[in-house]
Amino acid sequence: MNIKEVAKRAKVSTATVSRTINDSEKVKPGTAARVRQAIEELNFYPNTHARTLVSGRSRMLGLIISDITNPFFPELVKSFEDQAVQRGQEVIIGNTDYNPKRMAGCIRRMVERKVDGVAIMTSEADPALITELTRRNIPTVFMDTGKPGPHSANIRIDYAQGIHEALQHLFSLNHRRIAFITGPMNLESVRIRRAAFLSGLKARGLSERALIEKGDHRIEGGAMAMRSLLKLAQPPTAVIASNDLTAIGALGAIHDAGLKVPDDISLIGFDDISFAHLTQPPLTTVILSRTQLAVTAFAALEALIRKEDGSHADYTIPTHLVMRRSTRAI
Amino acid sequence: MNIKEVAKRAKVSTATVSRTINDSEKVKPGTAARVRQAIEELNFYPNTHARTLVSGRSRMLGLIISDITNPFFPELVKSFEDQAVQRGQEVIIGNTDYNPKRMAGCIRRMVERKVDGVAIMTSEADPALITELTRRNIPTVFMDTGKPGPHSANIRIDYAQGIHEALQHLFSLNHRRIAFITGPMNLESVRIRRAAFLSGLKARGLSERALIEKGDHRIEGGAMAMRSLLKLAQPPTAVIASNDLTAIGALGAIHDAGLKVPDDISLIGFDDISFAHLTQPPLTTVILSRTQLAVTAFAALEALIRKEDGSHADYTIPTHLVMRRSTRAI
DNA sequence: GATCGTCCTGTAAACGCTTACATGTGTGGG
DNA sequence: CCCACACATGTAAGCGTTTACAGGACGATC
Repeated sequence: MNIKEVAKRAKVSTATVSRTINDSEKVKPGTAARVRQAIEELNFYPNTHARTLVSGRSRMLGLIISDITNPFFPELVKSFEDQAVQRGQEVIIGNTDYNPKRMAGCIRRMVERKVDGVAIMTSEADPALITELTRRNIPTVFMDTGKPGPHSANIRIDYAQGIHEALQHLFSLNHRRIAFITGPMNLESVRIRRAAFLSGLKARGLSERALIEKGDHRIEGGAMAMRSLLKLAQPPTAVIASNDLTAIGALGAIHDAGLKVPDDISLIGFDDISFAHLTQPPLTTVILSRTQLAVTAFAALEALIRKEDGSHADYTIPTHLVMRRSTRAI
Repeated sequence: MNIKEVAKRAKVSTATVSRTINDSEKVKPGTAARVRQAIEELNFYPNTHARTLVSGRSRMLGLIISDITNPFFPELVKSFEDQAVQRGQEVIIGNTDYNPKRMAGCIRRMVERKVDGVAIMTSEADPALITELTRRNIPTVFMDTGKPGPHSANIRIDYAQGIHEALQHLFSLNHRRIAFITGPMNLESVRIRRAAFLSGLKARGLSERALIEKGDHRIEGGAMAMRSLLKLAQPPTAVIASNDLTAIGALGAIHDAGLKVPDDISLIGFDDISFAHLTQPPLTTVILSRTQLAVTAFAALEALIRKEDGSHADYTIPTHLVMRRSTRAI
């Protein structure tokens, strides 16, 4: 089943069939109708690989994430795919599992499949691997880690805003002994959150009380950090976690210690993953809209692909506190 | 950058380069080494679209799911992709959003991209759409909904086993007034779970007490169903939910009513999504291994693709109760 | 009626690879 | 020394599209 058979059935040349498929305006309506009918009758779907081969455009996009199993990503993936499918693009996904070697594999796969562009939505990114893409002039969008260039754009997430709002909220609730549980410190994005926490504390004259514990952005790390915090002579009255998973771990540790959130300790997360409002109590957290991130990334990629040079290559996603029930005044 | 340039650099013909890439055994080791070096130096990646065009095999697999945002799916997707990538295959994902129209779109996309096979991992499937695949002899694997054929296999999930174990567990804990919250009744898989519940009750001589409430496999449905159950003159002492999301909704409703799990009501879920052990208390549920499902689906698909006719086309995934802390004796 | 332009349609050459078949080279047996 | 044969490599067709270019029909203009 190919374009030739359609041509034969519609009694036209393959060129006309192709033009009809591609909505070229230079086909007589009557002819186009005949072709469309033949397509219908034969149930013909054009072969995208042949199209790609000649046109050079694969209508596929790469989306690289850390781990689809991490609740941060499914929404992101979904929104990104929705955008793509709406515009007749396919997306192929790569999970790096936080592993540079796997990241290299992902990039290779994308290059082989001749994707029209790649969105790298992981917090960590190895510049050496990225060259593989830029060298081939493949449009690339980064999250936090990139430097804008002729074929790449960067999406900054304004972590500081969310952290400041969280701090302000706790402060207004009379908390003064506030702890922060970080994620892996090798991540730029984690350092930004930490720095925002410290600067917020300092702005309120609280810097000497900085309680910082290290987590790993996973549940277990949050629980461990919280246990350390609880062992302190003067435990914090409020805790901000670098992400929701960490906060969920902390929540468990607090419960296990026989304490209650928010009665004994106030707790704030970051990201607003879908389970954040299902915890007991529902978690006050900072919203980082994955939909907005996906839409922005997609738009940035499209702009890059169309080489809209006038377009800026730097975007920012805001973050905001959403109050639920894990914080309370003291 | 194409095979010709590599050929020129290695001073061989394109055929030899192709043979080297495909590990044909009939290339002299010395020549192959020269070719490989040229490939290395030029940083050449073969164009998969061209390969597909001539070989007919795209090395792409389709994976159709309901909604990546539903916590049932990410693990499934991940395991499936892992399998695929290990074997040099790409997977393209389709979200149906529980909508037959979108399912049609997914299938169309997969056909256009000439996938070598499709795994349809949704509970609902429209036979009319499926013909689109079978007509083209595209190997297809179903979950629950398919009938094995020359190009298709079916993976049955043994829901009944899990439900029976759950019931047995509650029974041994002296519960007698046990309710069941279903999902959407148009799903075969939901009807199976419900039937298993009823037959289990009957086997224990409890059939006249069957308390069945309808949910929607989402949190809100679980909460609503639970609220109805709590309004009963004689509320159940234990509840089995058709899936974990439903159980989580029920859990919230129970809490909101000022009652406690498991002290006042025992609760059992189904699926063991990753958040099931993060609820307060951790949810006793029925494990349905998504990894096992993905591995089986992939293996079934591969067998179909290779036309291993001797292979069976019917697989079963077991389900088992995992006890955590949402159940207790009365 | 010749000339020109405008539309529409057809012809055929790519795109980058695989592979059947042809060709060339070296080996051993007669 | 010649032939057969195995083995390595090259030649070229073909996969299903798109698209530059050519060609033909028709109407308008002079």
